[in-house]
Amino acid sequence: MTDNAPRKTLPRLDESLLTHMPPFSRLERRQIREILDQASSRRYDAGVAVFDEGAPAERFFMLLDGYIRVVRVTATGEQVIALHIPAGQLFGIARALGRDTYPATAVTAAESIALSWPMRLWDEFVRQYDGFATETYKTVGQRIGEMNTRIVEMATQQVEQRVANALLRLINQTGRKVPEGIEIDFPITRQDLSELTGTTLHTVSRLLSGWEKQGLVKSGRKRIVVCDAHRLVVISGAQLP
Amino acid sequence: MTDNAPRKTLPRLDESLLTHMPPFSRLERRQIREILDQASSRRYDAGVAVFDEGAPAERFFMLLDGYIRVVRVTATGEQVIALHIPAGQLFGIARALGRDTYPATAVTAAESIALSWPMRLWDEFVRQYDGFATETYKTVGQRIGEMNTRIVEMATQQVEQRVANALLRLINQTGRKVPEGIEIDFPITRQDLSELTGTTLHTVSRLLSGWEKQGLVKSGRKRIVVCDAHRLVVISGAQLP
DNA sequence: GGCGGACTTTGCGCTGGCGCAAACTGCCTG
DNA sequence: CAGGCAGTTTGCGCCAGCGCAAAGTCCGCC
Repeated sequence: MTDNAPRKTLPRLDESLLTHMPPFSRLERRQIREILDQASSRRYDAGVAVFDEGAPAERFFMLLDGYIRVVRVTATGEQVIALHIPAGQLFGIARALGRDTYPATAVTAAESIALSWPMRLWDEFVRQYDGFATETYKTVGQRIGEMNTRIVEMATQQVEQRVANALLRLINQTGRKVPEGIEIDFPITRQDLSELTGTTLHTVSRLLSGWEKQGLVKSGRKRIVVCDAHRLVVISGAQLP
Repeated sequence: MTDNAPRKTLPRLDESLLTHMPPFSRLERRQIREILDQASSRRYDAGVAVFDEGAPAERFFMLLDGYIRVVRVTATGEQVIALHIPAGQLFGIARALGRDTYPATAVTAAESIALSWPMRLWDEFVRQYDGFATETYKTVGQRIGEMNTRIVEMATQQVEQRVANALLRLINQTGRKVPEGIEIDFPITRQDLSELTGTTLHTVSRLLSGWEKQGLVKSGRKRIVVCDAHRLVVISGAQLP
């Protein structure tokens, strides 16, 4: 395990990085070594674009640490956040969707580290590595499900319910236990939440203030802790059986 | 080419049915024959469910004729139309998304004919038939793109713009030239349009009435003709370069 | 330590579009 | 051809949530 092979960007990557990531979990150590040897690793500051909507999809990525926000920008310049990606998932996998440009912009929501490979290796990975394709399409399926849910929510729910749902989804996917409750694990502003729910930062601010008075959440600058998820579920309008 | 093999449902299917459908277009006649021999063919009346959300995904389908509406139902019973599928596309391809249940309900928007295969053949098709996987994922990619656009629209646009966009999308995908303009090729009610755009049938009705007075559209019972797509584009808020 | 910018809060007035209700119209069925 | 139903139109009143505005708060940087 000594580091005698020169690496472009970082010391030789350790196999354990990938062994527990679903797309690679069924592979042998030797295969993971091959995969890592072809990867580039890079650190990104919070709030920078990893790639831009419409750009040629030259690489695909695996997020090792941090969070990615997938963003689309409208013709009039407004932003909409399509979804958040937690560590351990592939992203920028345009090829899996039969595209050769990225369909949206990927921005880091917090400081992040990602591996990437040239897109030409995609077909090879799919062919050679057992379970890679299957797991990838599971990810795609989940994201489709999530987008679908967003559409249904936007079409049928009130703003208050949508914001509650967005918070619940965030703590489910990216929540971290803290003494007061569950905290969203990356910096998130009122503006961000409004872009997730299709409303304005003013309305989000009012809702959060209200909930804070009732002890449902605690929030500070770029920081939100959900204290009483159960009551939030009630607000979100989920049906109880 | 004589019909001497007994078929369960219909006379022996002709190869020409599939030769021009993208997922199969790169295949040899012999392969298409194999595929057809494993298919069941069935006709559906308008408005019936081909499969239901959450049901085990036992078969996948190719729509030969007609239109499919992909629908989700909320806990409170409201319907939301996720997208429309025109003839020539695969649907019910849960397996391509790593799922074993259907993620939404498929309802025929008009009288339709579809082939179907047991889902266990999916992996075989992907493995054996060149281009099948690629074309399938292109379809998935397109649908993701469409859903994404819907989310962005719902988040940023006014009802009037959303309805205009929905109409434009419909005539693009499923439009048919008629003397007065372009008609949506299947029966569609105000209610349907409202479920597509996340509003109420009342509002849709008012908008269509208004547009009809201005000569933008002509509409009757379950029938909509767009006469002046260009002005509709302006209403939809698309940016002109 | 103080300045500036980023983020947040709050008030106020207005309006788009929803809810409700009632009437109308064309199509299908018996 | 007479209902009756499914789909559509239209009017009216109301309110959730947006736009605008202004002030307050926190953080990082010089």
